[in-house]
Parts: sequence; C-alpha cells; structure tokens
Amino acid sequence: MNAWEILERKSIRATPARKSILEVLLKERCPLSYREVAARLPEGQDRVTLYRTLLLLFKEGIVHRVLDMKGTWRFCAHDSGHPGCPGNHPHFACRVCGRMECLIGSNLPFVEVEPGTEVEGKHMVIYGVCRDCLVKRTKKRGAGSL
Amino acid sequence: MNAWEILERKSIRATPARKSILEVLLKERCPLSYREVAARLPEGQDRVTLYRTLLLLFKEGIVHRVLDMKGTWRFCAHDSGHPGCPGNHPHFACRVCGRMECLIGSNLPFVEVEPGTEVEGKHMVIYGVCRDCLVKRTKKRGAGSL
DNA sequence: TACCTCCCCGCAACACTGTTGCATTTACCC
DNA sequence: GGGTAAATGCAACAGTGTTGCGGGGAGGTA
Repeated sequence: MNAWEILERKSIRATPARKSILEVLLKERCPLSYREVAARLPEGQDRVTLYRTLLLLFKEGIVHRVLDMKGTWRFCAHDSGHPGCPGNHPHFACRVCGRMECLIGSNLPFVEVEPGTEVEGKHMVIYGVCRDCLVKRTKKRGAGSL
Repeated sequence: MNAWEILERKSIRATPARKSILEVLLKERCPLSYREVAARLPEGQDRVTLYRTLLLLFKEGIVHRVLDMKGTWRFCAHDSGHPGCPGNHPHFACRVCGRMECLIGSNLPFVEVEPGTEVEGKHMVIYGVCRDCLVKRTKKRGAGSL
C-alpha cells in the first residue's frame, strides 16, 4: 500500500507534504528522527509542519514511535505484514552511528507491575554497537596496528 | 550508607553540592528529573553544576538513569541491598503525574538481537496510569456524577 | 462559477533540556 | 598556611518540540 492509499483509507487529506513524509518513512524501514526525515525531504520543508505531520501519523496509528538514547523521538512505518505492528516490538539503537532498528522478530515481554496500575504500553530499547560499526572499528584497528 | 560515605568510597571529592544532590536522590527512591532534583535543593543551585554532578554520579555507578516518556533523563539511587542495581530493572512511568518508579522486583528480560551485534545495555519503560492517579480520577468522576 | 468554510501550511516566537568554554573559587595534600 | 588540581558559576549556545496566528488552498454547496 502506498502513501496515498494509506492516507485515503484513514480519511486524512493526502496533501503533498503528508505524502512525501509518509513515503520517506515507508521507504526507510527503521525509525527515523525528525532530522533524518527532513534530510530526505526536498529542502524548504517547514519544521513545524513536519513535527505536526509525524504526530498526526502516529496518532492515526499509521506509524509507531520510539525514544532513542538521546531522548528524541523516532518514527517508523512498517506495512501491515508484520503482526503486532505498529510498535509492539523492542528496538536496537547503535551508540556509534545512532541508527535504530526494529527487532520485529520478538514481541515485548510481559512485566509485572504494581496491582491497581493501568498499563497502556511499553517501550524497550537495547543499545550497543551494530554490526556495521563493529566491522568498521575492527578494520580501523587492523589498519592502525600494521 | 550516607552521601558522604558513598562519595568517599569512590574517591570523589565530597563537596557540598554533590552531597546535597546525592542526598536528594538517596531520600527519594524513584527516578527524578534534573528539574525535580533542583526543586528539592536550596534555591540558587547552578543548573550546569547539577547536570554535571548527575552525570558524574551516573558515570561512577552511584546512580542509574532512565529516559522518561518525554525524553528527559531521570536519575535514581538505590542502596546496594538491591541485586542488579543500579539500573538492571524496568521502570514504570505515569502518564498523568509524570512520576516514575523502579520495578525492582523483575530483571530486564533477554531479547535476541542480530548476530554480530554488541549489546551494552537495555532500557525498558512501561507507561500508563499509576494507582494514585487512578484513584483520584475515580473520585473526581464519582463526585461529578452525584 | 462563485462563494464559503474548514483545514493545512509556514512563520515567528517560545520553553525546556542539555552542553561547552572560561574565569573564579574551593577542597585537599603537603 | 600555601599550592595545585578540580569543582563551581556564569554566559552563551545547540537542538527538540510546542503554540499562536494569519494566509491560502481544497472541497463542498448553491
């Protein structure tokens, strides 16, 4: 399903700004910060419109969002082929390149809370160094020690 | 163990600012934001010093920190009676009052990541409405319907 | 087609968290 | 008590995210 169809199905006006923002998220399958989305949009896109659109897409359930280790929101769209989407999975954040990935394979585990508490959702971020950055680091070390 | 002893044991200069900040965290057992810590300190405490001190306490392993649902760091000190402290447990964040609690009872669950990835840590936040806020809400509704 | 209304967009301004550089002051060791 | 390295306070900055407001465009109605 493309951006236009998704917006149409939710009865949201498919304006150029919304279409292009959603297209960016549909293309990149990992959670992007507002800054990363902006970098993939034609220059001149208003900052506030981008924020508002991301929030709209989130509230409509079209994308999910997760906080990275810097405290900024990242937004991600998966098509409906993934059960439990949007959002019901842990995420991995690379400390080196800052990239984040959805760990689609596993669902968020159950955690017991104090009785009488109303649970609305949960977030889980695993952080460390991704494979690409580990490889780069190893290569650098190798070159340096020659 | 009091603040002075903790700092002494880690060979950190026990300045008044550090002692009072650590005392606040030792007293309140739930993760506090810089703003909440500042509110519990005598007025006039410098913002930057507070940030630097919180970061120092975290890096020294005296406190742990966790991101709340607004993307701000919260710092928390537990004494060493808790196994896996500091930090190896999920947290609960109340959407209404903003308060956060440590779910000391359970450890962070294992999650499988892509092979070749280096995992350094993980964060888990369960969000919803805490018991106190639920009670208040119920009372309000009750009063309104009379 | 003309009009009208609602919603989207862009701009300006703001609040807040967190960081950096630098000069001054302080705690600790001798 | 003096010297030194570290801690503090101040000013300034960067970045994220929000709010208010006016203009303009899309879509519906007559």
